[in-house]
Amino acid sequence: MAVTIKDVAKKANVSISTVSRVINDSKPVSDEIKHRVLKVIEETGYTPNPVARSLVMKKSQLIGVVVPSISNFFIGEVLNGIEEIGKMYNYDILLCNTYGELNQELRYLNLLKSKQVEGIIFMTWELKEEHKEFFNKEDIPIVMINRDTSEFNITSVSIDHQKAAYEMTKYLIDKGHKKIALIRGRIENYVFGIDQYKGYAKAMEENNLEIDQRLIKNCEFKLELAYEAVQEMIEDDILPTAIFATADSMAFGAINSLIDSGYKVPEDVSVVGFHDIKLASIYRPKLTTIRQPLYDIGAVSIRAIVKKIKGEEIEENIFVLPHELIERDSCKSIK
Amino acid sequence: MAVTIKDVAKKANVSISTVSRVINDSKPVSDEIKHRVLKVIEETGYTPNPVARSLVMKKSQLIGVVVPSISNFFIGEVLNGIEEIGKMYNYDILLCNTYGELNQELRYLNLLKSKQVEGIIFMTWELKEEHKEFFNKEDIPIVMINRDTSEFNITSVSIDHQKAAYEMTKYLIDKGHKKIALIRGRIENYVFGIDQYKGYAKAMEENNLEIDQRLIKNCEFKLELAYEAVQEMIEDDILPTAIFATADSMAFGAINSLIDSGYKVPEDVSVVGFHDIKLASIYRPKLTTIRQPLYDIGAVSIRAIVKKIKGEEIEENIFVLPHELIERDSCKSIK
DNA sequence: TTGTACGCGTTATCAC
DNA sequence: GTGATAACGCGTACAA
Repeated sequence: MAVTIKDVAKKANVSISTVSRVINDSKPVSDEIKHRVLKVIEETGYTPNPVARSLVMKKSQLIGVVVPSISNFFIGEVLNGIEEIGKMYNYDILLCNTYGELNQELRYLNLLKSKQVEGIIFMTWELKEEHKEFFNKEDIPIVMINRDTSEFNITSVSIDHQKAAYEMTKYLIDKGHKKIALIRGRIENYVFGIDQYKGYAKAMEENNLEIDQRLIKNCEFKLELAYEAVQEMIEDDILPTAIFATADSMAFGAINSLIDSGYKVPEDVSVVGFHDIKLASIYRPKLTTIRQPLYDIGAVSIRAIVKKIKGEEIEENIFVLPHELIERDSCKSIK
Repeated sequence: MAVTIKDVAKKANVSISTVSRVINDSKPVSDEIKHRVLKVIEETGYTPNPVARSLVMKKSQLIGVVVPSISNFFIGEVLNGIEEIGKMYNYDILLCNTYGELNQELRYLNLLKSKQVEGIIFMTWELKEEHKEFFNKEDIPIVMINRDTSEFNITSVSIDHQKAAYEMTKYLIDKGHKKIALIRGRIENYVFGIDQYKGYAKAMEENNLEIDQRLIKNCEFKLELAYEAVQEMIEDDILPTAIFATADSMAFGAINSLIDSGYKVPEDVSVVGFHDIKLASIYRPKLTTIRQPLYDIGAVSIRAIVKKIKGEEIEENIFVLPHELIERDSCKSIK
């Protein structure tokens, strides 16, 4: 049986209140007694029971994190940040994996609430009305990662997708490309597909380049769909000189599609991605892409949660972190 | 303020014990009252406070999972299994990320204990004396993943590395390869490097093939080291016809090394891996490798933990799961 | 079948 | 500066 505060009190010949005071140094205790208690704690190896503490403090020191997949590099890296910084603030992470299924998400959200978590960091592929309903109903601190929450009152953290897409498109244009395909994820449900398209379109228009709608493909972030999308371009004989995929996975789908059809990257077609997953620097050719500060996204998220828990006002509701264009070998100049 | 069991009792005109009985159906309750209580619970949206429950039951319904990295496909996939099956048994996962640092690992192990977790699933790159000490001292259920625990009394789950290595080597030999390099991870600290070597050696010897020690490299599972190891082979002019890396990441290091030096895979050199990470089927050429049932490893681990928690005897202490040789495009026959 | 009362390990509010 | 004691929300002997 674990040693409790009572045991310590008895052994040190003091009251439990005194023991409580020295472990929390909530109130002054005479040096002599303090040392005596400390010694007993040392001897017995006593550690306060966090469950009992939670009960009276009404605090669990738990933060719920719900993600659509754990075995995903993007999410894993974000989790690293959440976990590490969370521990710094003495918070533990309760992990929930939803596979992106709405039912699971809703179930976990409610589960976490009943587990008395003090805050929730939420990631999903699709933000829906049902989510918003939950967030509005509960007054528990929430932070969303990489979702567009500008239309409603939820804190979010992400990069500036429009700017990033603009920069990447501009980069391709500067390399002499005029026919540039855009392979993107979903555009509905508050994802950043629209922003990315805007950035792409802005760069194209600024340079008087025509946007060929046949080269704009929605592939739901799936490698296979990107593969097929490029196959279609090949069949339709409208293969561009450059392909901009808004996720590295889709970029690899595109590259594989090209390779499998006998094309060379970047000699025949340039391909660039978005995310800079690990694979991006392992694959040959190494992928030119946009790097997001994944670890920092996690870190900023949990910091925002902690601030909210403490009741501190946070300066901004939408955190925008810096990105970076990583130039590697999958894009060539055709000027 | 959240609604408590007391509120429900009052509103339903019964005692709290009765309410407790209906939510746990621990003892018979008359149908009429049961329905009345259920209705009140429904109306008020009452959910039992798990913290209070934990306190009295001395159970947290929490399982600690400590891993050396989250942003790792292997681990992520195992976590999926742990998480999903855990939830099935009504257990939550407390996630700890150690970066493989001993201090962090020990700290988290103790932290988890004080958090009253009911069991711990432990993954580490290196199993050390300090770990074993902890495990021996505490009587909390422990399961280790992919570590060789045959020498001491800790439950573990993994595949049969020796057999898998044997099969893969045999596969290469059957393809006509005679000079086969082995790029492996660490061999000390109860990792499976030794078993893999044994499997490799057995296959070589059975076929009267000489083992060239210059072709056995320890690369600590690191892509970069494997890259260099192959560079060395090239410089020393001892390039074999096949390379067996005991981790896909190292296989990719080897392949990149080859490609960057002008060799073709598998035309000039065949390369096979171990793990079947996602990348293995994305990379070109697609990698021939050994697939481990990652999800199942997680699932079996947590099932073992749950059994231990319940005090049920588990049949075996070392769980060995089946593996599979996945034949793809990175190996060619040279017969 | 139902209700009363106690205890789980802590913190916080009082007195002293 | 220190010590009783009442909460916190729940499960469960025990009594009725």
